[in-house]
Amino acid sequence: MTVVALKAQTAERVRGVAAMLEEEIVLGWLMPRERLIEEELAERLAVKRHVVREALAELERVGLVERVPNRGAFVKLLDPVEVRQIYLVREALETLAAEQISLSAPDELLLRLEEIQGAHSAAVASGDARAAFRANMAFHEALFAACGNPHLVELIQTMAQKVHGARSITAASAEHLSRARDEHFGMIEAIKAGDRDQLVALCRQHLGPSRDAYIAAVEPRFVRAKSTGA
Amino acid sequence: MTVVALKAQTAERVRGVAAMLEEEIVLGWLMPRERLIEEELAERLAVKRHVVREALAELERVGLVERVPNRGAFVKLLDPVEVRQIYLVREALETLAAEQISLSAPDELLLRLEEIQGAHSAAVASGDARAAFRANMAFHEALFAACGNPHLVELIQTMAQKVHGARSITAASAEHLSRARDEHFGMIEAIKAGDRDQLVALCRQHLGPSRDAYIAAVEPRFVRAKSTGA
DNA sequence: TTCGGCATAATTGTTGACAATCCTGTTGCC
DNA sequence: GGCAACAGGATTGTCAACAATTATGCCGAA
Repeated sequence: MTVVALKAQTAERVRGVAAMLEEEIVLGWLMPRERLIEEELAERLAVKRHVVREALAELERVGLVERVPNRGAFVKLLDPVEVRQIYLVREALETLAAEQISLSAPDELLLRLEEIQGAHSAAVASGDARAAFRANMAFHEALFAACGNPHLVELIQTMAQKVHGARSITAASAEHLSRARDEHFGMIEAIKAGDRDQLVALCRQHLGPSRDAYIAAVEPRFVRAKSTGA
Repeated sequence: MTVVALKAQTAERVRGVAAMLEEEIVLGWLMPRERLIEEELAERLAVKRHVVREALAELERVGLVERVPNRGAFVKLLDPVEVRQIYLVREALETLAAEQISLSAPDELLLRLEEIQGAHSAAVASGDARAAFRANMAFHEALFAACGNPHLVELIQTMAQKVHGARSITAASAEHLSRARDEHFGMIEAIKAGDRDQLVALCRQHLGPSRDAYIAAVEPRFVRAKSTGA
């Protein structure tokens, strides 16, 4: 318990910067098409340009930003077609995981989920979008980690990250947040009751709303853009 | 069609170096636990250290290499438990993809698959492990790309990469290579016949042998290592 | 006005030198 | 002989200057 966690090395700082930028994208602070200038970010986040550079590369791999050589990085605007494809895969992966969550000895899991959900509910009640986002991530990570296959969990997180750019629409919406809260409680109940079908069904339904909200918000623009020809 | 493809930028060179190292690992040139020294690789591959550095970071993300801060990178020795978990996920993903491959208008696909498989068969016949490996990758990429969901394809490739370190055992084995060749032809036939169940079954079976070979080869060592306590 | 070319500024890409860290073999002390 | 402290070398991590590229604004000519 020493307080000497100082001197983080580059790799960790890169993750930190990437996470920070990711949050700002999810919360709508950084909008699609917005330019991300290395030096500017470096100064704002109090790190060297080198670190920002790697963080941007990471976000590019994940699919949250786009980078063109010698021209820099932008927040990526997700194509609804892509979003649909990603959600299809997410559904398959999360269903697979939900089917493998052990329902026999879930005491520790339940405790942890309820604790996280407490934080989530509080964040929703107080309208703290950032805290809600973090608690939401933690909830899903804890839930799916219970499937026992870390590689599957990793894939689930990767795919979730990919559509984070599509979540600024729902991330601050009171309606969506409270719906998510209710569904989380439903999942906890399903685990308590040992009702696997219910759990799987809830996980699947849980994905729909934010996907649909994004597509409804963005599809018209895309159709227009394509018919306009640019 | 200008021949001016020169001046690749860092990002591409990184991919190149990573691919090179990956091949050397798969083919058993680089063995597990072997140290990967940045400067040494930089000289051998005629790139700057910086490029090697990023390539190693990438291979670490993928799971082929392990890196500890200030100590460098090693070829990762895969734990059989992990290998089993990864193959479980691979089975799910590849089944999912195989179920979505369109069997209605497969002419172009069949042509491409047969062309690639020609190369694969030739490589197997001549015992060229590297060419066989490349053709094998190309075959699976072309096959699964036909599922129409690029994000699913990406995931499949990611998971395949993860166990590349476990393939040095089968990558040069004539027995395994010819078995793979026969199974590839089987898949082509299944697509021709429009027999989806057969195609899915073949994809699933196709995964087993190399997994089992690795586990059989390595598990004893791991059991011993663990019971020995180190 | 509008267009093409040119100078300038803004930004990214690359490099090599330097600093920090860790392993190894050795010395000196108990 | 065994062990701790200590140099020396090998390797990785950090940085800031420099080079290369692209965008922008300006000017003059048709």
